[in-house]
Amino acid sequence: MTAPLVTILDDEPAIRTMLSDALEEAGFRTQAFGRATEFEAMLKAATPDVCLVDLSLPDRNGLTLVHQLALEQGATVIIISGRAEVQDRVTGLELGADDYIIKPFDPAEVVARIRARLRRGSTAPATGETARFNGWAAHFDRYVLEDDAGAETPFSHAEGQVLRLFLERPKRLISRQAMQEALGGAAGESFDRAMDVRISRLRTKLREDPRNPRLIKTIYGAGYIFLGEVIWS
Amino acid sequence: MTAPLVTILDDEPAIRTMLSDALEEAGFRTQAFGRATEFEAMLKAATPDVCLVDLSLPDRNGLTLVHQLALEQGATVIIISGRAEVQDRVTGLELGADDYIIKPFDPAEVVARIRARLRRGSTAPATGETARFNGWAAHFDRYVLEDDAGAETPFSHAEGQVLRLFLERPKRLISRQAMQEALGGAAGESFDRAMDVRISRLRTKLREDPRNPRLIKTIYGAGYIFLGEVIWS
DNA sequence: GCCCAATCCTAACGAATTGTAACAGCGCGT
DNA sequence: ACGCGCTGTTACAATTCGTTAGGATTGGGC
Repeated sequence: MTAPLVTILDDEPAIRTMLSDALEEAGFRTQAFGRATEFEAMLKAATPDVCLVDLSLPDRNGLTLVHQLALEQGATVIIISGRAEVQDRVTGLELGADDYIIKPFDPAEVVARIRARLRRGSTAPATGETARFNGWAAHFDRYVLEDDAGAETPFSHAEGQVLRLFLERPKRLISRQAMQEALGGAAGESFDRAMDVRISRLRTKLREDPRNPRLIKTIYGAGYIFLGEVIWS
Repeated sequence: MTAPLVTILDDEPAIRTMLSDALEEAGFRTQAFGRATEFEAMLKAATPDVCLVDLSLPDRNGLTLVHQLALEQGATVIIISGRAEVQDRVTGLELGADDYIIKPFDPAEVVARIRARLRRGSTAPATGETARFNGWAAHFDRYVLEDDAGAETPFSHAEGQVLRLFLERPKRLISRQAMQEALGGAAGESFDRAMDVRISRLRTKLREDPRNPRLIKTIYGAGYIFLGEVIWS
């Protein structure tokens, strides 16, 4: 029962990251593409549950692609477009799109609309993920951290956000700024220690040695890095 | 194969005629109502393929109705609303609506969106009168909760509403706002703690450990999530 | 090595949020 | 009228989590 896969096809990188961040936070798996050709290459390997498609693509007419997806693949297709005319929406929907969202949009609404589509399909509800790493198992559905002896420690929502961020990007530097944006959103400045405190609390629950943290390393002046062998299931 | 039946529920006569005209021109059968009570009387006789519902009704909280339609009847529900806030849309979709259209709208787009829904076909999530989950059986016809040893505990109507809401949407976050509105409560004011009390009483009957609830989890600042393997019969 | 400023950690505090016991009002059956 | 169960309200306890503040650590300059 893995998380549903949502693919994003948009030529603007900013939109791609905004969507994938919001969707992954909501518990979906995501893949983002900037060109239709790359996107089509992926289609041969995987079958996404939902496709988000921007109509203004550099290398293909978006509507043609939507039509193919909807009719030949039977995929759930949601158009994201800057064009606001009613006629555009009507043709998009008639060509097989399941929904039509206009830019600028709120990521929360996109998530809600995707869920509304998936609800009708047969696929199981979104959540239910577990990540295992270095003797630990993080159960994000139950908000529980389990050690190798089976003892369970609950973690809060805020701690879970940080933990999820680490587990999704292991062995990569995560800058403070990126973390702030991924979580609270409010671009707090340097006198905002909330992030430090969250990490501190998470370290305590992971029984890290303050002198020698093995999982969450601080990179002085840059950010944090999570060192763990993560397996999602 | 007769034409699909679309029902319209809106208190403004002008909107009702505009929608029915456009829909009948597009080949649908329509029935329009100005009050929720009349609408519900019709539901006992016929089963519409799509329900268009305005949220601002004179005699009922529209969202409560949407929730009943979507989950208990399995109908395809499209909300039509003058409220344009993103949060309103997210809540509406969370509560089971299939689409959310904002006034003022173009009838052609409504037709296109209805067609997009009908294309997918609508299968009801099939909820019955008994739900089994994690050693419990909830009998909604008898208002009784049965544990795995067969011992029975009665639950009240208010408790049943909350329990049903959880059992219909397991493993998904249910925001406080969504819950208040689904249960017909007035718009959630901050001094309205009735929801907390209901959940507290439900947790007691489910013999939850207050320190470590296994079925009904609180997500601080967000809402609740029900973690159970639910099977309706 | 030694000093210093920048950066980071974390205990402690407090505001916001949530849990729940106790109370009160209501409806209903007797 | 009386009792009883249901349900919302109130009041206070518990929890979460951001902020503060002081101490510890880091890295560069000497």
